[in-house]
Amino acid sequence: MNTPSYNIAAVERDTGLSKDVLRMWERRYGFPVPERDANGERLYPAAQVERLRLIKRLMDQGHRPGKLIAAPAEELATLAPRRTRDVVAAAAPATADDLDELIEFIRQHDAPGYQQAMQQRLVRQGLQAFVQDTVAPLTRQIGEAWEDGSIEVFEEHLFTELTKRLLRQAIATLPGSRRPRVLLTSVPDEPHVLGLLMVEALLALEGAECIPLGTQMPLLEISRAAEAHAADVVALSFSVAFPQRQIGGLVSHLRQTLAPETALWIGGGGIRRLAPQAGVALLPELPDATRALQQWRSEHP
Amino acid sequence: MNTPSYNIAAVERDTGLSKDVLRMWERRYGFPVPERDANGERLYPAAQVERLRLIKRLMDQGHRPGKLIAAPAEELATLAPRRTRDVVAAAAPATADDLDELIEFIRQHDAPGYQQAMQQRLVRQGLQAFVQDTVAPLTRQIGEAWEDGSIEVFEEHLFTELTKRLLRQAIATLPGSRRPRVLLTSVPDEPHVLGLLMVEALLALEGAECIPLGTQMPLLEISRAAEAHAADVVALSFSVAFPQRQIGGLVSHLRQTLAPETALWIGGGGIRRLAPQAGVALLPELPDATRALQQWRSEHP
DNA sequence: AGCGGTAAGTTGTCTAGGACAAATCTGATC
DNA sequence: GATCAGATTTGTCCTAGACAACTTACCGCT
Repeated sequence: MNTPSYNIAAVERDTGLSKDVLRMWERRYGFPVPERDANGERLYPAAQVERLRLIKRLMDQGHRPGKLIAAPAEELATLAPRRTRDVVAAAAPATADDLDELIEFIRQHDAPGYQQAMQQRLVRQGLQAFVQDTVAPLTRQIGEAWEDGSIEVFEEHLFTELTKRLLRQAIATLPGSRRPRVLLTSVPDEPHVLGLLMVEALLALEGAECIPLGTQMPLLEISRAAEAHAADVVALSFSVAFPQRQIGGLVSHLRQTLAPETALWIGGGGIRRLAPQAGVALLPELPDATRALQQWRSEHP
Repeated sequence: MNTPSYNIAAVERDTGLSKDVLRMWERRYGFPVPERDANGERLYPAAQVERLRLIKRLMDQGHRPGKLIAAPAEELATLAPRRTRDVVAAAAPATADDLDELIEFIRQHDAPGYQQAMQQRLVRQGLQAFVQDTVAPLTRQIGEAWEDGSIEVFEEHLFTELTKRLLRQAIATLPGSRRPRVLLTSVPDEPHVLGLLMVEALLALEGAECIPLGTQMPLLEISRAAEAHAADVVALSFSVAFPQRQIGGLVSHLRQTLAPETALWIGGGGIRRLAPQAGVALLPELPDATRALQQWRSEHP
């Protein structure tokens, strides 16, 4: 295992810190201090990139960069996750115990074992309970484990990939041909699809016609797609990782370009602090999706 | 349908043109010329964003920005795609005819029809032929249709999402427990997963143990995952859309951090012009994956 | 006429430091 | 203990210059 150097674009890719931020930190805090190549361009040693990744992860947990960068290396390693009030409140009611078994499969990198255990639960609980009582809390726990560093990035990726497959497989068996016609997608820079799949499963169970467009649709395309498919509802998902401040603007922007008769449903962990808007339904919890569906149907007989 | 304004970050998100490029074009070519808000920050009218999206698409087809920006609006609309020699050569042997029916379903936004037709083909052809003779050429044709503007972004998204589901469903039925253990993923900024799924299907058919990690794994995490899973092979996919110039550096970077006994296979439409590297297997076509697998097995009895 | 090599033009990305608004923390007051 | 104003922190935007990598155009040679 060698230690090659990263240019600033590579560091942005691998850490998620923008070039602007990397240069700003260097100017303000004196870290990172990359070397320079023959052209005076920054070259980051692998060790600094590694430290930046750690700092980024702790930042995502609520720590502030100024403190983190000042702290010595040993201190960073021992830093506990620092949750916001909202997250703590949401985390508390998780029915943890029997989910640990599932997480243990992921920690052991035992993909077949995980798939089999999940499949069993799906058959035993039925799709609705499986989504609400297994997949949703499990996803939350994985998120927490990722935050406190007890799970690796690639373990989280494996979990996501395997769980996606399970949900899609389950959804494929459902017909879904009644109104409303629901278009499911996410905005650019929001790649998380698990939440959308969970909602799709619940809606498809109620017979709704779901049109899954995957993630990261440009806003204008969402409007076009809604028109082309004559969608009754556009459902968007924002994960907790999505920059909170952008959501409000994005949503009102989309609401303006969307036909007024098309409903707009917004869900996911990212919307807890979002202010209500006219013409936009906020669905912070999974059961809200089922409720919104029933309400839509009662209003469109 | 209103016409709200976009700030520079929103334009970057929706067009894929970086902030640097947007400012540079304004400086050099005098387009776009956004308005300014009270703070002197750029505000792009929707019409300019629309034009930028068109220009970006034509650029992806090989046109040069200088000409496009100088051209009047009407001319842009009539501009034909301009392919490179490589792409033309690759496109020619596509067995087009009976695939048109499938594409027509997508154009009609008929998701159930498409799924049913594909399912039929899968059963009739068997998975291997289905992947090589249906999914692969179909993906190529969709890519071409996207290039010449005869298909909308959201139609391409729908195609991708539905096809992903089909392939994953098919893969789920395969056991796959023999060596080599193959870790499938892509690098950051490479979100295309269809190619990986096609390879996974072919490898799983041969009984190989596939570990799908989804897309966009940071390079360091790929090495860690390979170690944790004791992977024999790491398989990466680069789509045609991935910036060609970055691939060589990324791959040699990864080769350095990866254990020497771990094989590194690189595939996808993006690698056609890539120079060979020591310790890296290039698999430009799908059948190459099956071949590489057989070779690996003959070398590791 | 075709081929190879050099020159000129084009284009994206990097650099620097300055400015400011939004978010967060701190401390004082009710 | 709660609420509000002020101070601090932090990210993103701004301008403008430089240069390397790529493409195209041209010229001379076989």
